[in-house]
Amino acid sequence: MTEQASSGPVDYRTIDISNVPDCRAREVLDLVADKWSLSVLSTLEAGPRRFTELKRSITGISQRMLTVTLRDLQRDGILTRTVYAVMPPNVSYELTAMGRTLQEATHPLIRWSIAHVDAIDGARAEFDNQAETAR
Amino acid sequence: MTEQASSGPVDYRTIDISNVPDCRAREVLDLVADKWSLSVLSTLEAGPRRFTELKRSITGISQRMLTVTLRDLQRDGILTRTVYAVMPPNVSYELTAMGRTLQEATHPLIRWSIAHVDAIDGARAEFDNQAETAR
DNA sequence: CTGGATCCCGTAGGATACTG
DNA sequence: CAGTATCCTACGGGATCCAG
Repeated sequence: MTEQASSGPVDYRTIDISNVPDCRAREVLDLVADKWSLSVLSTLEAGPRRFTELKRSITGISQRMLTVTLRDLQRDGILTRTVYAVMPPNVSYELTAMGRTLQEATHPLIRWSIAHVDAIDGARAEFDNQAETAR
Repeated sequence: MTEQASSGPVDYRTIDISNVPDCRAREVLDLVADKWSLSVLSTLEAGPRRFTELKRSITGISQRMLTVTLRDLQRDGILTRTVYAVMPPNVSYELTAMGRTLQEATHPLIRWSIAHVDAIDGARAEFDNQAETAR
């Protein structure tokens, strides 16, 4: 890591977000806004995993998307990629310190999601129902 | 609102997320994973806003995408849409109770984003740099 | 086992013009 | 003012085959 990669621990609880409607926030939220990043983060929460383990853990992900997602997260400093020069190849992925803080920051949203799945299903059904009767 | 839209307050801090790698979590995360929802939520945090106010507040959003985003959030029960039958038309958007809880659940992620923008920029620069020198 | 290279498709989303 | 209606493009992402 070079100089600016991390200028010491940041107490981000003190940062004022009242005047940050979108710009930077969205930009970085895209980190986890794609289809698979959250699943990868969630799977790596328990510790390092190798490629095939991730592939098996994350239902429905294609090899290509796992590769792409892992490379993006590595590029952003969220996880590390360690290659063991053995046969057959063994590559291990592990969250960085920053990756773990990101993982923790996603917890409230994930909890919210799980807690409100039914309410959202209901709201959607009601909305679609009213839209139909109005027709 | 009918019965199941909200089955009472849920203490989602008590929900176990250890074994929820992706499925439902991602599904609901898509609520805010699109390009503009977070900006709308953030803008409505301060109180009700009308269409044009939102349009002006959110830099770069098109009329179409504002309309689409608002309708989706309304459908999911995140905000309400109130039409005042006057000339010229006046339509007001406001977060629901559930919308406010969602808004709060996004705070940690937004704070994280703002706090780590520089670190991520650095990590990307370093990654791209090494990829180039390796070439 | 861990990917890279291609091909292909659906859809998010921008630009523009029109309407009650 | 608050949208709808089209058109069009870029890109996310799946399937498949190949390679070290």
